[in-house]
Amino acid sequence: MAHRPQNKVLQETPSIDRESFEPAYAQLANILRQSMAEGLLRPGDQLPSEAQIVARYGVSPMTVRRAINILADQGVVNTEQGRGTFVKPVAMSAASFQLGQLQNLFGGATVQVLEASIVAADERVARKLAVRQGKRTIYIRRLLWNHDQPAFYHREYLVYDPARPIVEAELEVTALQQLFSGRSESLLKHGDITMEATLLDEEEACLLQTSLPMAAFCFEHVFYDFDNHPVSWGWFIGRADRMRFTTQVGLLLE
Amino acid sequence: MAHRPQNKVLQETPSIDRESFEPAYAQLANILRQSMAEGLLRPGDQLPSEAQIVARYGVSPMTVRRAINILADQGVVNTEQGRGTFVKPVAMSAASFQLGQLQNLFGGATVQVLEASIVAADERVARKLAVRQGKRTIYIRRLLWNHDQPAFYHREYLVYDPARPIVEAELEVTALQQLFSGRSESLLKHGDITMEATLLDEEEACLLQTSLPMAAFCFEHVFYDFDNHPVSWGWFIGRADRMRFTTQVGLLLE
DNA sequence: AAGTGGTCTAGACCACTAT
DNA sequence: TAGTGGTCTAGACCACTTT
Repeated sequence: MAHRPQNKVLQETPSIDRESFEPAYAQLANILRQSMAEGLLRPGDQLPSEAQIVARYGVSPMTVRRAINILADQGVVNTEQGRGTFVKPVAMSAASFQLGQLQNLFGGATVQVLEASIVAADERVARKLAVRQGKRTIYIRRLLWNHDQPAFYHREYLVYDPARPIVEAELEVTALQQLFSGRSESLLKHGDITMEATLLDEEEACLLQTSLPMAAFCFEHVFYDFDNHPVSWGWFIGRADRMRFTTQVGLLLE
Repeated sequence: MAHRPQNKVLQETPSIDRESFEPAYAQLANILRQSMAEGLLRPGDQLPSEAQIVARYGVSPMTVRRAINILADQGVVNTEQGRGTFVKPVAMSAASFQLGQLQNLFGGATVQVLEASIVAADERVARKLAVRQGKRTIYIRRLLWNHDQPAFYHREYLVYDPARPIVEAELEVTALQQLFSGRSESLLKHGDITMEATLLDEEEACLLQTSLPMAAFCFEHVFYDFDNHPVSWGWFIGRADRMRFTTQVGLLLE
């Protein structure tokens, strides 16, 4: 019988340090991840069975399952009931980009309110905010500054309803950062966010102090209250040359 | 003593159906999520303690922890040891965009090889692929077609090394799709991926059959083998008007 | 039938926070 | 000191796949 990958892993890996501050399940997940990083386990290979791992490392089944669940959540292995657990190949499609990477642009920004007015909802606004056409809405235009440079141009329509405290809160200049970082005790239940690449128009380029043509990222958002009514529709536009998203696929280090 | 949010949750929620196909931990996570969706638990509120949940729903502590871990992983609650578990406010920065959303563009695409040649590495290529300047590399230009429309223009430099099977595999026209969807038994260990918004240049616009100026998404990638040597550097460019990323923050439905 | 992953129990002990 | 979350055990039973 040939040496199968599982056996190498069981034989050539360190044991779990019960004195460590690091939980056993995390150590075990790292041992398995390390085995993949070293090539002991290659894409497609089957991991040792849970029973084997229990015996080899002297931990309980629940601890093994937790370690494997972590790897499965991270997308590096694939569990199939009745068959086994297998190493996933690297796939570019697994890449995910976090908006929070732009924290340096949103986070410490100062907010300049360019306009705050009450306007009647046109067809488009009425549809997005689920109100009747002609209903009064609050329209706000803001410029977010960071390091003395304009980072984002933000336009937003808010449902106008004196009974909704969210509207008052939104007018505060700090509200935007709270919305981004989630520090507010907000009355929002959830939101839909869309990312697009666009060209700046003349007004946007002027405010963002650049020349045309210029590529830009546009983040459109709709936020809903606890009755599932939209309360805010708006979009952030920022110069593409000051933004990039990076991520990794496959084995994460550590 | 006032009715605190926890009590409402404990009193006004359904019990766990032990006959259901849905595991107890998933049911419990949904019950808690539903409590937030209904406003029984608002951002900042403390969840019932694990001991209370154990008593109320008649499940073991491990099952409760698993349910809460799921909510914590999804970013809707926040656990603090010694203090409790709390509902997180909605934060736009929590948005994450999955490259896999473009599966319709990458997935069923047919690949047209425009060029495949051997070129000497210039300074930039040598740096990205960690080889000496002047070393021979393989340069490939491809056009990905989808529904009879050009979807992506892809350029890629590969380390030229007859001992590396990856190079041969990459030349196959199907390799790109495999890379994206991860079906191949690849020899790649991990990759770095960067997303930017750019303007198309003339050549790109021509190949993608559009006019200037046009915004575009650019996905740059570097893939590494199991020795942590880069083997591939390239980038996909696609028209922005045919791509958008959407996601949600806060409470996910179901 | 044997082996695999998936769920769950009923506790235990620990670390941390508040009072 | 009491209450909280965090970890872990040593099994049990189940559903599924392979032989």
